[in-house]
Amino acid sequence: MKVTIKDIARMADVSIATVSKVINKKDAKISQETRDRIFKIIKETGYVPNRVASSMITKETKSIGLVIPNIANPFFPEVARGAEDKASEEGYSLILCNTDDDVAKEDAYIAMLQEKMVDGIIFTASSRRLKISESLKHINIPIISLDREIEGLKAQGKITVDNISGAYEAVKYMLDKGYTKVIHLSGPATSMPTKLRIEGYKKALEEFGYKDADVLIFEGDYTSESGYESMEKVINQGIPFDGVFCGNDLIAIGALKALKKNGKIVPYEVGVVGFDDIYLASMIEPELTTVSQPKYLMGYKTAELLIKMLNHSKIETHEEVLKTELIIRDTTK
Amino acid sequence: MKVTIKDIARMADVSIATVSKVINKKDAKISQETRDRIFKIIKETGYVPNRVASSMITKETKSIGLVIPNIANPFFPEVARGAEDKASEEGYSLILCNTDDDVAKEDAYIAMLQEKMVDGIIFTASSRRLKISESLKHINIPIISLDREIEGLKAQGKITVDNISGAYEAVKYMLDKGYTKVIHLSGPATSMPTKLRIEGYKKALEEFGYKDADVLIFEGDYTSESGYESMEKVINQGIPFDGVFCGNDLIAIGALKALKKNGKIVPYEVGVVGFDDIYLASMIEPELTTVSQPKYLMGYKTAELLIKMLNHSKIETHEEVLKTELIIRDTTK
DNA sequence: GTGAAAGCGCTAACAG
DNA sequence: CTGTTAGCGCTTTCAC
Repeated sequence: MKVTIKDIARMADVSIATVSKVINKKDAKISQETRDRIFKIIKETGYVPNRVASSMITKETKSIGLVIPNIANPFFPEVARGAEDKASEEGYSLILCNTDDDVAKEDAYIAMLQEKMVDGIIFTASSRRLKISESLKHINIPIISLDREIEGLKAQGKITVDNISGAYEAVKYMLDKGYTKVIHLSGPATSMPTKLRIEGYKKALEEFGYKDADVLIFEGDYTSESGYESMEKVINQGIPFDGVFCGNDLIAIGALKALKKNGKIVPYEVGVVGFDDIYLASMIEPELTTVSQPKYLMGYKTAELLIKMLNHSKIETHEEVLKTELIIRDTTK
Repeated sequence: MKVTIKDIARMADVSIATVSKVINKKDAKISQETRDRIFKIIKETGYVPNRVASSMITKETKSIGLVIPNIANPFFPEVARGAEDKASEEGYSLILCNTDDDVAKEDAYIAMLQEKMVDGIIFTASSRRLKISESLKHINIPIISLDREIEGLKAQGKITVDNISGAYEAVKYMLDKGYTKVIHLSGPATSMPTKLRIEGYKKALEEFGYKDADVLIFEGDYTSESGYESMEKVINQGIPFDGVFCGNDLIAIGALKALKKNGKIVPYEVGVVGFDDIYLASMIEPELTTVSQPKYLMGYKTAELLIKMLNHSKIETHEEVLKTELIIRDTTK
């Protein structure tokens, strides 16, 4: 039989109220003697306070839902780690939810998290989510959106990265370096980061006097297979290009494979730039020039913002746009 | 104000017991009419059952703790994904805990998980954990150890990989291929997988008639930096070798860098084999020959075993040893 | 300094 | 078919 606060109270010959106060450090007015006695018994019995019971009263579970597409996608582990670090610093724990970018799964997880009475949710919306769902609309716990914003969701906060300027800087750099025909291998056009990166790409081209006809975007998803296929297609169709700006590093890696297979020499004949700077980027050969996202920081900041809101119960909308950094390696001249 | 089961009962003009039955599908004997009425009101009000309250009675939280060293370590995301998939299939959720291989953090997380009344724990012990701690000894919820076993912990279950045969097969393959001086760049000698891989390495050497003096092990940790440094050291000391069996892929990647820097041609002058088959292994150049661990499956099986135990409340010890597979790529002849 | 009592939202007999 | 009742283990006034 599990030992409860009652048992401790009985054994220490005090009331359960006293034990409760001691456990929760609300023991300013409890004598040192009593305190010691209680702690001694707690240690002896191996008593573990039942936080489920206290949650009923305090109305907080000290749990946060982390809803992401897929922890096995190399972008997310660091994000998750950042979030978990901040959460645990503040006494919260994280519930991991993988949605596979599936709107139905997202809704199911959100419902589950609500039932489990999490104090808040960190949410990276599906790139397929076009509109906000009913379940999301009526949710009454704080949600911070991470990386991808959702049109229509009045998330109480938002941490994103400056995708436009990240893409812009990358393409500008390529153009500066003398690449003249820079194409873009993008992710799914429905997702917000994709849209923004496309915008940055266009902006740079425009600035260099290119016309709409020079804007060449090949949509895919954010996988290396997709990058490989897009690149093959471009080559096979004989489309002229000497620069490839990729929606993420995985696409870039796929593109690099296709380029190599087709005998195109990187970075001399073709320059390639990725996005994300997953740890892989510096381990492949040639090392990938890429736009680095502060992944750990994104997770950390998001958790920080959420917890801040939880503590101050402010309903103000907060947002922060983190900076990217162009990391120049060996796939560009 | 949040709507509770009481409100639903009042509005539907039934007792809360009836509502509870309907919510929990224990409504065999509730009239369809009543059921419909209740569901209608639930939908209208946006009522969300409070699982914290029901957990108090049912004594289960449908939560599982996942305690791993670091989700940002490329070995774990897939493991976590496997575990989360099985857990969510069965209606459980996973609480993510990163211990950084730090015994104190492990203990703190275990304590937290107990307080949160998780139904069970999936535990990958620190490679630094030499002995079982007090907190672990008295724990009374099911623990399954994943990947690394802990001496002294009577975990109720265990899912591991056959590290000995994995290492043995790899080294045997190298020897078969004509490499004659195979050294081993290992992880920390305190961790169980390290010990077992060393054992497999030795076994293969012995079988080929090598003496103790030919067993050359350089201990490091499981990072690419460690692999790089060990490899540099070996080269600088003029130790003769033509094969490098690495404790994991990260070590192998570091070793590959050092080899390249020193002008050693892989796989002709030196063969390299890794362990784990993280997705990176097939993306680097040359692609890494490595011992593949069924990472996703490990996570999935562990969750499966844990949940099975939870359902049958058997205290039998279960264990399963998963097979590795040697993936031959381009770093060996 | 300490305790009594009320109650968090829900489930599980058991009774009708 | 449905309701009554008795808690689950804990926190929090408020009284002493």
